[in-house]
Amino acid sequence: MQDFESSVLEDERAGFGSEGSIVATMQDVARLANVSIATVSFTVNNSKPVSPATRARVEAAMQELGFRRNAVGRALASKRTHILALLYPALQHRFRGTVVDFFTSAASTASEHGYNLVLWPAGNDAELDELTSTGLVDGVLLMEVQVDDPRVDQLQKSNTPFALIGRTADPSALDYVDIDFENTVAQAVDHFVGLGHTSIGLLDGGVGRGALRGYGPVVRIRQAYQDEMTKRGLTSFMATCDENPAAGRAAAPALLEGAPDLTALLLMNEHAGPGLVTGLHRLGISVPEDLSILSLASSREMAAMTEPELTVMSAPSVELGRRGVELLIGQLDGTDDHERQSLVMCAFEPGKSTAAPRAITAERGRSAVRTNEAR
Amino acid sequence: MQDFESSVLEDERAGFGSEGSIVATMQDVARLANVSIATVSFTVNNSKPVSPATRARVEAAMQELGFRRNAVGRALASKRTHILALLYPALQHRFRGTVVDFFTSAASTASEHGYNLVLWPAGNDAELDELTSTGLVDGVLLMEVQVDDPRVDQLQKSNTPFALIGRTADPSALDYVDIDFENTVAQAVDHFVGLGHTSIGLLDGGVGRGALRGYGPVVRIRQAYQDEMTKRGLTSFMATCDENPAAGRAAAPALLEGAPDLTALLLMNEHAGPGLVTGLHRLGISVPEDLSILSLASSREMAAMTEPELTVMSAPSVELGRRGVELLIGQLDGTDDHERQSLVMCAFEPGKSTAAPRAITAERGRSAVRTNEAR
DNA sequence: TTGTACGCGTTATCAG
DNA sequence: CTGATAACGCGTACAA
Repeated sequence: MQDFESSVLEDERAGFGSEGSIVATMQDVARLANVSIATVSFTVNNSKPVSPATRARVEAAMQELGFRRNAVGRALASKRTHILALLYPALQHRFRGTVVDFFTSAASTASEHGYNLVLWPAGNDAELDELTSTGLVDGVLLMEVQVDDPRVDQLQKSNTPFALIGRTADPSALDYVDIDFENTVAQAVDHFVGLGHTSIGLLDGGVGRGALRGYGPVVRIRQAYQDEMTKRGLTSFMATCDENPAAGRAAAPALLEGAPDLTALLLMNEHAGPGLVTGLHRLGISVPEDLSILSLASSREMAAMTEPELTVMSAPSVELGRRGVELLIGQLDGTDDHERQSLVMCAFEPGKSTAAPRAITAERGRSAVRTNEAR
Repeated sequence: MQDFESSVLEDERAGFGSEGSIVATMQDVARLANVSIATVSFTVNNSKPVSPATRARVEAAMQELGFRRNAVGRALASKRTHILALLYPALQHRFRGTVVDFFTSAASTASEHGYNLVLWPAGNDAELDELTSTGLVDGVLLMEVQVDDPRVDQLQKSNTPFALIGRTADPSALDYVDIDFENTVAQAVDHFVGLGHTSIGLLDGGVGRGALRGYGPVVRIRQAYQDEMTKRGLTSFMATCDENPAAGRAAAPALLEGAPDLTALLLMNEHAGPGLVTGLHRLGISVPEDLSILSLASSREMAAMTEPELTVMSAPSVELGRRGVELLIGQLDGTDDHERQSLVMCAFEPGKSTAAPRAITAERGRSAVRTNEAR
């Protein structure tokens, strides 16, 4: 009976070659190599020493049959599917462009480690519940984490391994990777101060409503900004506008009215950027001569959309995706030798939107001031 | 022995409730409901009639134990994993923003139909080979399809169900959804002609190099554009520039030199848009007064990045993701009642970048010309 | 209508 | 070093 099935299988394979979806099993390999099915398993997984001779026979058989071990059988027996879930929320807007990088980076990294990544539309509790109870995934990657994220509790309860991209309010016991907002802001302010600025504001996209309430990045940027200002004895000025160019345009007058002497602005709202620059221009404010702008946690691609091109601290999306997955896999495979928590800096990418303030420029004369080539 | 294990299981559940990852099996449900494991399966899957009485008992037991059928066991027995692979290529640039919509739309649709979507970084043949031979996925969704795509042959050979987002040169035998470039261009040209334009050009991002060689959308847009021009007896003018704002800026002079009398431009290169407008402005050409621009297969979000906001035919990313997945699932589940091939229009979204050409405006006087509110 | 029993393709334990 | 063999959780003929 077994023999009959086997021969049928091999006939089909030899016959047409069109039945590629019918693949060889360990059973087939074992038979062809004249070994037990267990031995095949040992050589495939290197789970037990195998003599060079039999290993050679087995490998030859695998080669001939084009053997690939079946993922489902393996999962059932080993209780590990090698599938990771990427739990994503609504993402109405934030960092739309860089999200693709994040997705694909996470998927590639998973792939490099022999894992697969499934996109999990995180809706209600029920869906999260299914995620943790059907045994399809080994672990979960949580993105767009809120300061107080209910999903974290739920995952902890369900005893599912998970890692965060972002942080909750108290992430001390959790595995996460996040942007190092504190040092990013520090470097950004350094840049401005180095150019001679003392009046530095912050324009952000708000901490969010509804599903995005308590959006971590903005919360942390605000805090870091204020701390930095305080530390340096500078006055802080914060404003908020919606995440679109029109809102940015509208924000320009409000900004100048609220802080007339502003010479530098940290922008934590990439989508408002183009509109903001236009709006300022209309008011006779030119960038960077009258106002320097540094876009935070955005991308060079996005920064290039404005004229002049914005100087930017670009979000490390690829790195976050990579590290997040590796963190999770480390947890699953017991490779506990790496950091459970890590922060990644945004990279400073010079554009043409920052320069010394007019006062300084005038005072020292043009030649003394070296900036990012204000035109 | 079985009884012992079972009681241990139940003790743990009752004891702490912290072991959420240990879930009940059909075995457990069957025991609690005093039925056979098969009966549980029948009621869960509605695969065989079950008397109301026993159904009630089974459902009560499931409720009590919080039963969810194990995805892996099911997959092994049924030979269907209910996992779909989304095969994506390099995507260096094209439509970065809308890709997220596509990804998430595909994932959500899959989820609605009881399927899961795994991101498959399509590298070399070997990776594609693994995809088709490990039995992890039931079907494949191919995106960024090239006119002559080797992956299609490979998938056909391996006998794997698949659907395309996009089309090959001869897609007659394939299942696909794609943008209706022909009608999109027709509508775009209609819009221009309706405003009085007769000199209409096309600026695209090129058909690609390397992995993106023979990029379908541009190929089809070019063809459709030329056909449309011919049909209307208009002269065509085509140009190409790289996909970034700087290239768009640089393209402005070349454009005017190559076609000095141009009054309208179809833009199939969203990333060049902002730079193009700026570049034109520098040359004293204002949009839309001197040159109307209509951005094709882009997004409103992207269009809003320029000043003035571009009028756009927005890519139906969400719809493509949805239909692609449904097409594939239809194939898998044998619901052959829907179209195997379908085209989706881009939606016309008025911005402020198109108006009647100056000649017409002057001739008829301002009041006679109704456009999208040229400022 | 319900139960029995086998098979899906692997892993892992335990002998030899 | 290698081979039997028992799980793993579910679907499904076949039998009752």
